[in-house]
Amino acid sequence: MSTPELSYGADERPAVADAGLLEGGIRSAGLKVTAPRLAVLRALAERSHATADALFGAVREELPGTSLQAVYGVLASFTTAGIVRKIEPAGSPALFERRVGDNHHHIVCTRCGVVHDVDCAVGHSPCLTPADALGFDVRAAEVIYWGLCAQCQFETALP
Amino acid sequence: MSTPELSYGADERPAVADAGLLEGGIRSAGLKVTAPRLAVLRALAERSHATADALFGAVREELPGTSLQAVYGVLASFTTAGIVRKIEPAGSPALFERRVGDNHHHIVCTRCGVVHDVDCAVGHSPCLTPADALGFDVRAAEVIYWGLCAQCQFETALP
DNA sequence: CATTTTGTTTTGAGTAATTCAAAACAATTG
DNA sequence: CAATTGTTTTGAATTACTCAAAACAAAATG
Repeated sequence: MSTPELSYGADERPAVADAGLLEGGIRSAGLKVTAPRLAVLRALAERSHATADALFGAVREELPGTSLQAVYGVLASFTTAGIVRKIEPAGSPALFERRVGDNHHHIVCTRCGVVHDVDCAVGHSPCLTPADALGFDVRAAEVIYWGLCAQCQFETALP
Repeated sequence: MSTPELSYGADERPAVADAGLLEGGIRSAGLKVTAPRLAVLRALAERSHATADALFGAVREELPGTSLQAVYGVLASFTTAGIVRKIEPAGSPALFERRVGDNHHHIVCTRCGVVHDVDCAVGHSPCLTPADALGFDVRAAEVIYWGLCAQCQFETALP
């Protein structure tokens, strides 16, 4: 294995997400730019909410030698660095998303598990201040709406 | 309440939570009254938020033969029957609580993990309607506040 | 009160998602 | 380009939980 350039190769730059942008994002988060990191970020660019396992599946198509643990490691570093957000809805493996820094929430279908982003309800910071914070220094409020997506409403209404 | 005694024995009635009340709660949920169920409910009466494992620890002091799987089974039946609520904060095993039916929320310390109940902000049903439900039939909204509890604020402020 | 039915618990095994640790390796720094 | 620092691979372990069959107990029934 003698690849002088970054192992993804300068000439196999993806059409989808620009390598330079991805690279810049990683670098400016203070992280080293590596092939697995680029591959994970690229896979994440194509999915709004993905599990580590789904990303692993996508990544190994592009970079076959990548291990699942590497994907976990990449996601942990991205999450810590703040360029990826991790959500953990009850009953689901963790999901990762690129949309960060805007305090948005999620709506999850209890039947099929599909997840969508929802903006903060009622104008500004709804529920962001609990009735009584009990002395806590509150840093974040996480809201998950649970319900049936349109498709599942339709399917469960069938004879 | 002169209950005919059950397998736990009339003379080992707990001082803490009245056996008759616990029994009535289980029975009126449409479930059979068994010693493991009483023990779990009693353990839960003494803890506002407990993991299955913590309950198992408490239960086996009172009823040593009880298996962990039984505790999971009991909790699943209670949760389904609606007499216990299950919450699953990110990074923690599931927690169970007796307070049900009032749509309250939780505040969790990111440092020590302590959990407290918080009432619904802004009157009733706050945040229960997302900005855009995206066609979902929303059934529940779950809010978790994350922050540092008073004790952890104090401890992290030390030299 | 004995019996049957139904539901629960035990026992034992299995799984999914994630984490840990050491060695090999690759990206950036000097 | 060598040194340093950080990342990934490899392999194993762990946590929290679920599944299934057999044994058992509570409630319903005669």
